[in-house]
Amino acid sequence: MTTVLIADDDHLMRAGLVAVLESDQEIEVVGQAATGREAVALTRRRQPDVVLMDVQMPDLDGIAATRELTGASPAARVLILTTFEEDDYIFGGLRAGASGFLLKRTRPEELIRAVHTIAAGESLLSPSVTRRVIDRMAGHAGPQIPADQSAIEDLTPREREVLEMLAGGLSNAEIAAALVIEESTVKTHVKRILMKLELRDRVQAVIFAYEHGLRARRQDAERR
Amino acid sequence: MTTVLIADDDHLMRAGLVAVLESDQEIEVVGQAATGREAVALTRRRQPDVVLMDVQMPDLDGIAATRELTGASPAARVLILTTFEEDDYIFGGLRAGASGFLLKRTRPEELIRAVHTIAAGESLLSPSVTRRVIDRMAGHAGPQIPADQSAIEDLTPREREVLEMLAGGLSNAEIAAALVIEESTVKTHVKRILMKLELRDRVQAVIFAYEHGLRARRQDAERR
DNA sequence: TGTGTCGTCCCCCCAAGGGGGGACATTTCG
DNA sequence: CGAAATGTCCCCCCTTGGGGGGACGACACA
Repeated sequence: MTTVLIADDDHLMRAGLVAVLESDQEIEVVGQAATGREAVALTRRRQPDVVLMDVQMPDLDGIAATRELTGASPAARVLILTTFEEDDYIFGGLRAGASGFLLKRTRPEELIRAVHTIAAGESLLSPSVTRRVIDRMAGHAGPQIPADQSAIEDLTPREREVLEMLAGGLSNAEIAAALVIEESTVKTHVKRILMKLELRDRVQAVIFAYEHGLRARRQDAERR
Repeated sequence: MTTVLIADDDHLMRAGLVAVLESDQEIEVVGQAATGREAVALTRRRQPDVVLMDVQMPDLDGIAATRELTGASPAARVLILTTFEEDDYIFGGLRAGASGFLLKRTRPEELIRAVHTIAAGESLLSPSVTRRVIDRMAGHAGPQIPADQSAIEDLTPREREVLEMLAGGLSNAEIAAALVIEESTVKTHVKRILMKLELRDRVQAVIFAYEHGLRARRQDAERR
């Protein structure tokens, strides 16, 4: 049995969703919310397998609610449901931790399948959304992944930290200053990073960091 | 009627695919290829709506074949079909211009639906693949729109070219070799790039390139 | 208690990169 | 036509970065 929570500010839409979902023997709607806050609160109490989340809602929109949910209870799997194919929604939602993104014009059977898919831990997007995501990826994702995500775990926490700063564009001296250690120590860390990841120089390390989604949390990484 | 071309080096697999696809009244298999080159050649002649492309093939793999196809005839829509969920395959394939990515363990009905979806101009990914794509996006889709795309246009075409290679991890010497010019010239270009973009060193240039979605088209950018 | 990992720091050396110029041929364009 | 932009190449000089070591204290784990 898959439990679902519905979050949508439109009564009719909620009724429709309930009707569709309950038509499937293996789905049970365990709660309904009309605002983002309600959705967050109810999810915490009911612990549904899947949250069907509308984007436009008063008080806290679906994206923000998703962010809260996935931050608080990572087990929650959110399927965002919306009328519009807005890029902001799509990328915002996915970055907020949503597992899927469906347009409301999706047919009932699709929706049911989607819920099961999400509940199973997989992800899914509407076809037209997929197109956009792929385009975006192709745009600024590098060529093939360096293939060895393995090596990243060889790095010690400190080394990872240095790698992130390095990927933020900082020089060895700047990293040293920021971490309050000697530059020679930074050089040692960099040396080991390059060795472990089998990279030639810091430039390739930056690329590696980007390709693997590592990113500096910088507010620095400034122009000169 | 949707026309499909099948590219797979495995006879049995081809037979299976044909059987499945032809079970649908609206799909017609108009060609079969056992190698990447064959796939490219046949696609050019038969002009199928959709190309079902295996990744592992002798002579020219599915990714490379897809790249050629989409480069030459942008109308071709490629659905990559593979047994493995390798990141290299997935991202390589999508960047090569594929419209979708399915695992071979997909059920027959799914495959048929997928072909129709692709033929309709939409895109689609296997659920587990979708997961990876989303993760990747979330990981390094930056704080959208870097806001200052301005300076990029100050670069001359040549400078842009050098910047891309630089962002591919190449050293000045390697860039010189690739462009068949002197290293001193490359240094001049790099110098001007840094000046125009107000960056300190090549590391920051790499970051700039990534943040602005510029990427090298290389096949090199190798480890040491 | 020893062995290992981690983080810190040091040395020397040399290659690579970047800053400051200048020069010259082609092409573009007003 | 003359000026500006572009791409090519050169010089000198100095800073940065990377490679090869070695060392030592803190802590964990067996």
